Amino acid sequence: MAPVDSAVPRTARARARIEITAEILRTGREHLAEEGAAALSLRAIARDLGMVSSAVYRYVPSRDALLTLLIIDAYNSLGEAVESAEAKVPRDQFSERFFAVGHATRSWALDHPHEYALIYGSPVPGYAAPQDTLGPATRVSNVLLGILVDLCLAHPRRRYEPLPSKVAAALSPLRAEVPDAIPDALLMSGLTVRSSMFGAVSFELFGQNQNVIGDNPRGRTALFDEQLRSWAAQLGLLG
Amino acid sequence: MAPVDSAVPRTARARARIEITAEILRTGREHLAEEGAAALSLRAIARDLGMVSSAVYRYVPSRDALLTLLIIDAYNSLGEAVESAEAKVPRDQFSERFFAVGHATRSWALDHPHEYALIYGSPVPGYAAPQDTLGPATRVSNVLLGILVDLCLAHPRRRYEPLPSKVAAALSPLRAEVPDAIPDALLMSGLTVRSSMFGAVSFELFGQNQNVIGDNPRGRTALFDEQLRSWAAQLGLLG
DNA sequence: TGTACATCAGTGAACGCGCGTTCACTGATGTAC
DNA sequence: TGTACATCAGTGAACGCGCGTTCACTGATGTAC
Repeated sequence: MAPVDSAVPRTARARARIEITAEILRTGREHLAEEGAAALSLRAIARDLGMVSSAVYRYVPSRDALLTLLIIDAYNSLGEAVESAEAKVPRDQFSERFFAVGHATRSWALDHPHEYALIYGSPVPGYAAPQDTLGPATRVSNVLLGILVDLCLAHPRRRYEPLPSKVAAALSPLRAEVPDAIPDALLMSGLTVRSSMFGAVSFELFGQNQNVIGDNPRGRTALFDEQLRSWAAQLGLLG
Repeated sequence: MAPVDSAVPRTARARARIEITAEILRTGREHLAEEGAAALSLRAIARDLGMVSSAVYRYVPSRDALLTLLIIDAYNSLGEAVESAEAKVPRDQFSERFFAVGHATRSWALDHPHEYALIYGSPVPGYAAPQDTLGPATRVSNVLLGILVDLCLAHPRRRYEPLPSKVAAALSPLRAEVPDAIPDALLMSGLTVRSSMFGAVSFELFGQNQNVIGDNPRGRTALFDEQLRSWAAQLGLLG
């Protein structure tokens, strides 16, 4: 029996298939970056690749399927950026790890505004995200949770106020996925900080800060840093 | 000279013009509510009103112009909801005024998800918001600022940390619009709370809380309440 | 009050556009004997 | 190694859709004398 490596196909056809699928995705990403999700069209991608529009259907079953692939792609791209930035910080520097997450998130968003809008903006009309997107979507949250877990392990005697029971009940789906080490109140703070951080990035990206905050990129970064500090304090990462 | 009231036109034509323009807007709002901004089309509106598509152009110069009207409309609808809710609370109950703003914002968003997405979601591709939208867009912010101003007048001796100079500089456009009574640090907190609140509403509305927070509406409201409390504390409204 | 003219709402046809998707086909690549 | 058949990538035409916008037109409404 010859050694078979199914990940490295040897026929020309199979190799071409992988390459062309990748090119379709790459071109889709480019169109997304330049025009946004609404303008994404299989015909335009085919044109760019010098194919006839129907040929794309050999690789991608429909426009919606392509959109799903690009959404997963975007979540993974952001997730990777955040994970690798956070991994560079020594494990015991909790606030620095959190800042790394914040900076990586914001930088990625500024670099990929349409991809950011695709995953954190208004849902695409008529499009229902399938299960496949759920995993990649949680990568950033998982990194944040990791910091909170390590915080709890490092400070096992910290006291947290209990949450009102209705609130604790509302948290149950998350609770089921998360180590018991994290108390409800900290989980709650983490959720708030998460949506606050993405809210700040969305406001900056979607133009809600016009006439409010100056255009100077350094100033904007400084302002976001200030917000990160207040969230780090809220999470108890600074002491 | 007969008394002339330009707001109440007397010719049948002028009256019809106002009514039909209103009907076009109303139908546009309905389509927005049902299908979202991307699906908004002048032809569909004309169909709904039993007109021929070209007739709409007697009332609205283009699709983009209609979109602008609807955006202004949405900002005003939210602004009105928030203003009237906040106005019902006694002036000296700062935290209650803030809670009223939060609840009104969230309720309006849940009741008008597509209109919310139109103004706080991803920018509509190829559409540049004209100046006309800027005024209505600030109504919620102005209510929040009003609370902060009253807070400062009520507690003139509270001390706030000065902000790093870069951050203070980034705030200058807002600073120019706002009473000197509000210190930079409080302005900064207000900004953070504003984007945090909209971030939380967007996350809820855009599905980022799937598998994180339960579906029970009461639970979700309780959780948002909890967040409002933490923001009120952050603004110093509770003491 | 009556007439002549100007204004303007609404019609219907048309232009030109791009889209997603299907289908019968060709020719090249891969596989089994 | 060579042949016969199966697989599959890519073609080109077509279907059917909806859109924004323009334009010459008609007939009703409004206005000035």
